[in-house]
Amino acid sequence: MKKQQGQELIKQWFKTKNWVWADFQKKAAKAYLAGKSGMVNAPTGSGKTYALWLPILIRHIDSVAHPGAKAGKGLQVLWITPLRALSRDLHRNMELVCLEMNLLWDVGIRTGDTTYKDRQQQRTRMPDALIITPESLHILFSQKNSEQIFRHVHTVVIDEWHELMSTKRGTQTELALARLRSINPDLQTWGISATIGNLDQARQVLLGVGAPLEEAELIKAKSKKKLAVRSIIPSKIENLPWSGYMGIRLVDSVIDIVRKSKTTLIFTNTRSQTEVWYRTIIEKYPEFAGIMALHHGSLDREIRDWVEDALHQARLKLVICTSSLDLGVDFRPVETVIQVGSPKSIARFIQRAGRSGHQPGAQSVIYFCPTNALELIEAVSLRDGVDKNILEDRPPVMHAYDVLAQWLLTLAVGEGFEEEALFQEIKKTYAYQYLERAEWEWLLGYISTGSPSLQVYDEFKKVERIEGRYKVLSRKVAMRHRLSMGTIVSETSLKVKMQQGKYLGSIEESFVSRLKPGDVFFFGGMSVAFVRLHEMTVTVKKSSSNKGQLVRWAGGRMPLSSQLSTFIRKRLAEALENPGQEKELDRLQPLLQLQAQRSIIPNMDTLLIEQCATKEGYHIFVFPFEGRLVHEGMSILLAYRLSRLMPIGFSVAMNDYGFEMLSDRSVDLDGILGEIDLFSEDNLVDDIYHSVNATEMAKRKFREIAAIAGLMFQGYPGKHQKAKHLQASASLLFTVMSKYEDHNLLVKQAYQEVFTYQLEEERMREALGRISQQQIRIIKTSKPSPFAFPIMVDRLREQLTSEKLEDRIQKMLAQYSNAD
DNA sequence: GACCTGCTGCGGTATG
Repeated sequence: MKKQQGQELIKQWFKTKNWVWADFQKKAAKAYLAGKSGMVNAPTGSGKTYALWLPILIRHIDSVAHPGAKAGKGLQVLWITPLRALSRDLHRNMELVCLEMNLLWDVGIRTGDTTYKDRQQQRTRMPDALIITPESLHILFSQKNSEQIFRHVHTVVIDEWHELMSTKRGTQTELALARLRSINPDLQTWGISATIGNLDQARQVLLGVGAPLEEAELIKAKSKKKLAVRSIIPSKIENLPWSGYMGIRLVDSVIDIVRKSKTTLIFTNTRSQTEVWYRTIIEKYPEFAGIMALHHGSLDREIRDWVEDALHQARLKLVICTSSLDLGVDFRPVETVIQVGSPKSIARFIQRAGRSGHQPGAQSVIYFCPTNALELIEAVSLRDGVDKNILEDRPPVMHAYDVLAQWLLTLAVGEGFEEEALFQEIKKTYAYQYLERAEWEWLLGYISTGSPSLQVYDEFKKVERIEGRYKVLSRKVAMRHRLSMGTIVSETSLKVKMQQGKYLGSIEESFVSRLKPGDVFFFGGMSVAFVRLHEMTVTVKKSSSNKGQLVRWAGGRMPLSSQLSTFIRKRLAEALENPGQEKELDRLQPLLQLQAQRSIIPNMDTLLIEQCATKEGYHIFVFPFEGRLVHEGMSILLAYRLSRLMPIGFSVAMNDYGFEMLSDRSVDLDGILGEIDLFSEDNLVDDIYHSVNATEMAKRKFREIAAIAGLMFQGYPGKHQKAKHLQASASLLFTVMSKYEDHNLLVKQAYQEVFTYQLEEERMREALGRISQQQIRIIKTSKPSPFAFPIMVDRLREQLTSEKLEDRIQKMLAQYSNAD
């Protein structure tokens, strides 16, 4: 074969397919074949995978032409994907390509569901290219011959890099990349990413620090597709509740839209919400039975696969889903997408819109269905964000000591490592560029003798130092480590099974513990009755009752993004005077007028605080519009600062727009704010640190960290340890370590994670900075305003409290006896 | 004036 043969072959194949080589694909191919690294930035469905697979293939075909660089030299290309399903899809595709082109190219796959036989085969002979998840890649590094395996790898591609980057799975990927670069300094690294705000940073994280960014290509697919945002607006504002997040009131309008198109995807924010929508539609519109399905993360994989298949073959008219359908499996695009409730971020909204079908050139449409009155503002703000093409950042995870500890152990289980060389290698990753020598020493100690307070226990002595190399000799330690690799720590969940044996999915212990035999709940779109709980499995049978409980899962709580909240503040400020042509704002007028009448509508230069007294007590409502996490932090801060001025405790509640502090005594806020700056940024960290909640929050975070860092063995597969047991040991370890050690990095990390992720410290600082420039308006209201009302309702649901329960009961007793 | 809030994802028991 001659050089250039590859290009020719691919061109011919393209012709037979009647495909056109898109501009960005050409560019990517050129850069790749010139030996460069970089990133391809393209939306789903644009042929982004081919942009790299084809040039890799060309290189392969051409290289076979050179004697000495022949096939069978082992693994040369690694393709990392975040999803097993995605790996499967790609693998199938690539095998097909090779078949059609009559090519000898061995593409393999290695994920958790690869068969044991395949894995055995890979031990002795690796394929030319391997599609793999970050976790499985780490498992390969825990093999004794890992350097041998990766010796000839010249290309690594990371698919969906924007998804991985901002998680600990991304950190894992960074570490593996650094290792591969040490083995082969000429490694070419390519990322494939959807559009995010921080594309440059994404590229830097991918390449590691020290790699000059100019030398890495950024290849963008031109996609200036127009996206129209249409709101589903009720005929009367009374048809939308003031509070609530289910949105079911507008079901008739939604069904009108669904009827008009062949297939529709309804995205909701929670798993329970999909269940509610499914049930409501089936009851009101029974004709949808059989052509409608549900898809969320707690449904059994088999059911989800069925739904995805049916969607692919256009056998379903409607699928109600959570973000489980956000990425991954490429089904044929659906005709219509409806988002129910706030998508919380502009980027996510656009991503979901991208699932909708479109003729070339035509504009695609996404419908927004508000779930409460104020979300009409969000509809307009989303449109602003889409029009201005503002996208949120995905910040990479920094300083995750737990992930690093796990990695050290992985390498020690594998070939072992020499510490100075590895230290230098790790410093090249973006995540650990600021790692200090002392921290490094602590980590080495942690894996070899256990952290200082654990040194008496042998089970924490895992790694030994032999002739300068850190290695794991114990087979038990090695096996336990392989069993607990990865950074995803899930709540222990129970399987749900029909009496006949079919698995439906999973629910949480806390929900099941409230059930008695015969109790009915809704799951997977069915009404089922609880039969028994045995060995982590909940058995149920079909029920004909249409009354039953709604399953609740404890999940993540995404806050409104700061980009979106900026648009909301702007829109709100001018909503009364200048609603423009926006129908949403027009419809909202009565509510806005009521707000203005009872209180005010804050403009951009104003922070609104409302105070009112009800029979519940004295309420303070603050409206920074900064997302619920920042509000959580601010409420802790304010509660702490006020409690230093007077003996007072608060019940706090928050939503994405503001927060409430409820107490049994009135607070003279006017007077206090005249004297001290409650919203000051000074001592921010200290004040939060001193509040009761910080330790509790850190303790909860610590469970995850301890699991990743290998402090707690999660048990053998199938034989789960009780959740309570794990929680107990994590909290015990936390207490011991924080009490007896000054520099425990894992404890430090727990607090860092609380500040960074739970309280969004950086964003809170920005918000406090903004507030310091704003005029604070304190309005005394006679009744809770339309802004305040939803937060009160939320509190009744949750009952968070910063007081001790006993104190609370004492106070309530005192209150009632006074009333007598 | 009145609400059924909380996403997603991986891996694993067998020797070089």
